[in-house]
Amino acid sequence: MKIDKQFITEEAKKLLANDKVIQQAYEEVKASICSPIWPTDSDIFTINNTEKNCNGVVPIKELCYTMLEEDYNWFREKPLDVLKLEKKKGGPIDVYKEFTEGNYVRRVGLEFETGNISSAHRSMNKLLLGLKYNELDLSMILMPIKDLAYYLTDRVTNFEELEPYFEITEGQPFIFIGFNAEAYDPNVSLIPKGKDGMSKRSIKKWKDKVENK
Amino acid sequence: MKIDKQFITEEAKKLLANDKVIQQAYEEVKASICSPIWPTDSDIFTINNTEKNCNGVVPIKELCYTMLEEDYNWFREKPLDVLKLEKKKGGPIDVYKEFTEGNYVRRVGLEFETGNISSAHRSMNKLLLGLKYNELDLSMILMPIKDLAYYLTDRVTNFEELEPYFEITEGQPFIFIGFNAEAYDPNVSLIPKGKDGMSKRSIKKWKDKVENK
DNA sequence: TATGGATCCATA
DNA sequence: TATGGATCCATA
Repeated sequence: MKIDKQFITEEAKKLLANDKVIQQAYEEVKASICSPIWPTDSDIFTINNTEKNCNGVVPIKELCYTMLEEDYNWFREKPLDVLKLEKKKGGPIDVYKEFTEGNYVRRVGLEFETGNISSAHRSMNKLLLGLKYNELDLSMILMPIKDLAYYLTDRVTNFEELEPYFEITEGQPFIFIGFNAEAYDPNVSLIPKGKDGMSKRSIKKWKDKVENK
Repeated sequence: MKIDKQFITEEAKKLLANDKVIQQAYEEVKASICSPIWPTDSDIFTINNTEKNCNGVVPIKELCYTMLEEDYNWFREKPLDVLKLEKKKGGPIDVYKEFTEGNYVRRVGLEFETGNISSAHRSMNKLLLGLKYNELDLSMILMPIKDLAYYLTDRVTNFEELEPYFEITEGQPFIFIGFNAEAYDPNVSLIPKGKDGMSKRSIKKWKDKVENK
């Protein structure tokens, strides 16, 4: 996979310019989002472009999550205190990592969005809550660009469709990344939809990390 | 239908206290959201509570829209300039009315939310854009409360699930209204799902109003 | 093609 | 039961 579009808020730009720990987080995410390949024995990600909406989405994220968890020690499903403890309502953040250098801690929240475009609004709003309540220092959303989304499940999140709403995050450190396949080819296998695409790999959850302390 | 829960931001409270035109808008919306009945020959809204998620949602909104359009002259599908003209991307607001008293104009945007809960986040974000760009003076979202949503299509918007995110609208005039059925009864007819529930009534669109000028 | 929506799934 | 998601529909 490759990165094709990006939007970085002013606050995130300042962080990237001045904070080595945040730079590292950004590099880890960029390396991870570029890691998915298709088909599984290829070096690049090639999407079947036989017809509109012909591919499922679930397996796309797999290698990105694996690299974040296995190579870089990010955790999945991190609850926010504001939702879990204070409001007692609402689910966790998709991916999360605390970067520490001595006493210095930077906390980064990430959502890999391949759900319905409306779901990306919830992700954005949740990450905004995390920033507002000072539980996150940087938020990121990963999503396909429109060209790629055309061949995925109908109405999945795509960079261009969320773009008009990026400014809702104004004043906060936020990075939006749009990724694309390296190639389009009607002869590669289709990415399965529905149950067929569900992976069995167990994920590295924040909950388990905390409970094992 | 009846109103069961409400959240009104401080800015909206000030408007309601001081602005007769905004008061009128609020009264019109309250009357309209209370107008849906079920079954169609009843005086009240009774929901079939045979089992979880047994009813569809489409017909629920019908009478509310009708009253807003026919009795109170609201319009459907009002585009925002910021989306349509400036960003050239993104759809219209569900319901809209301009209240004028001489030179005084107040513009109210409304979303009747029975889509997936994630869709309510998009509605909220869109209304926020309208307020931020000074194209709206008040925004409102209507949605079922959790008790009612339990018997509607799985994962429809419900007041309680959006509630943790209400504060995203902080500093803006916003009203959230949660409605409930007057009665629950396993013997009333089920609200149909899917195509069966689609009404053929043509709606009063903002576009048509503007083009007929 | 673009966009809001409606519906049901998977998992904890 | 609660929650994020995946999928397909309807309409312009």
